[in-house]
Amino acid sequence: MVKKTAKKPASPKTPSNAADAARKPRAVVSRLSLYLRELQHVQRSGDGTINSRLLGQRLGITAAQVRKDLTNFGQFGRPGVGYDVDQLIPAIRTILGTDQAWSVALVGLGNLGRALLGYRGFSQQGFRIAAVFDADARKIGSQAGGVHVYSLEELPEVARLYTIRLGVIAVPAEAAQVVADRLVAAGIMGILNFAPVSLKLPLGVSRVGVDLAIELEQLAFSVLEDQRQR
Amino acid sequence: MVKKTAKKPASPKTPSNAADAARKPRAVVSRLSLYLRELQHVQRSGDGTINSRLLGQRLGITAAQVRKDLTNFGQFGRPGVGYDVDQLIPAIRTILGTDQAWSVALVGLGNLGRALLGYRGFSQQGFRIAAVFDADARKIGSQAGGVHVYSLEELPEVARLYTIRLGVIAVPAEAAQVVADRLVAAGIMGILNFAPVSLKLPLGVSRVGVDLAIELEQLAFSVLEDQRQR
DNA sequence: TGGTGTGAATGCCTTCACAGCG
DNA sequence: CGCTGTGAAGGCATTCACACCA
Repeated sequence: MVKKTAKKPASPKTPSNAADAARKPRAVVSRLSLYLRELQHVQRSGDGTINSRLLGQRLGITAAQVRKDLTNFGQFGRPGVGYDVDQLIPAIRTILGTDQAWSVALVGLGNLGRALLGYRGFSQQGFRIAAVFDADARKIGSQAGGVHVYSLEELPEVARLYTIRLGVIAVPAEAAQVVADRLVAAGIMGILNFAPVSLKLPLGVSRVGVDLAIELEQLAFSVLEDQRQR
Repeated sequence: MVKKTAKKPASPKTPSNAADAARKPRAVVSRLSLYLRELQHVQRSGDGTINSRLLGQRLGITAAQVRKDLTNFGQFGRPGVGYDVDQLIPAIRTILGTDQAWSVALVGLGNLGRALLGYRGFSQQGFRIAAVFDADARKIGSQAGGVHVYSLEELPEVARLYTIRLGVIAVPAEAAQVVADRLVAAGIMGILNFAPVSLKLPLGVSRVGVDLAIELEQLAFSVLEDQRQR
């Protein structure tokens, strides 16, 4: 299987911390998620095998890119054939960490919060919203989408109870930083933030931000750029 | 103001189409949106001026990066002082194209669609959801969030009526490609897609995709990577 | 023949470092 | 003196091209 052993280029520049054997570029990992999604579609359509050219084509990515990305994590393909779909899917899930189930805390039961709560895609990828938190006393104690709604006071306790490691912030901008601080205090390891603010978080807590207005801005810019070009 | 005139490096590599004077790297533009958002916060907090170090710090970006990004589009700063907030904000809006108002068509009035419809951030940044479309006959003809709900049949007509250039897809995965095709047929120039599929679009139509499950996957990966590291 | 894995080359983005200006 | 604007250097990421394998 042509497994190369250690590379030791005696590099004059790389400091090469003893422990960083596995850190991988951001861009690669985000494409991994795309591959996974597309492979699941391929699987549903019944094909057992796919090659890098086809997979890339479906995503607007070059074949070489697909292969490079995958070989970052191992050898998954068979020369002359391609990649076995049923085998590559779990491999990517393992890399991403979604082979295990993740319990998630959702904070904010407004329009967006409810939408997220009802979103099927989460459970399909191994995420379970284990608890909802809201500041509104009228909502606390009720059920929403089969999940109990708690007061923020109860966060530390509930987080421990369900081994919650991820938090989703779907509250107004003004409240987002306070909520983030409480999530961190409750031991959460990563935050998905939908509020249009840049959170200040301590080292060791991961973040992903989604700003819906920004996505539209980017789209508007692309449209204009596209028009200029022709 | 040290305005350099034309650069003509007689570059041996760059083909340099006569018309591409203004194409800018993706990464830069997406940071521009972040700057804009942050500047609006600064403005609200009353400061009239900010420098690259501070602005970057709030976003986890280096000062040099901030300056380089901005000088891509002009000279906005004053040496020894910084950037004038009230002046930089409209400048960035002009670059992004959000100095003009954009009419948007929202397709899909499920949980997510309703959340988007009620989202204040859109109008604050110059986007107006002018019409909603859904396949469900019971919803058609009603109002939602002050906006009329149309059948998809009416898309071409309504799009023309309101000069709609952008479309937002918030329908189930199975329906997304069909909806995209209809949006394109109706003359839409850009699509913001929330369905977990990779759309096939003709050249000249811009796209931005947001997959909520993928965002969580990325977060999960970061958390694991972070744990490995220590 | 068809397709992977992979060094090497290329191109893009980020960081450095500093001249110059207010 | 503080901070911008900017060439130059450095570091990543993507693409090329081809050896090798089924």
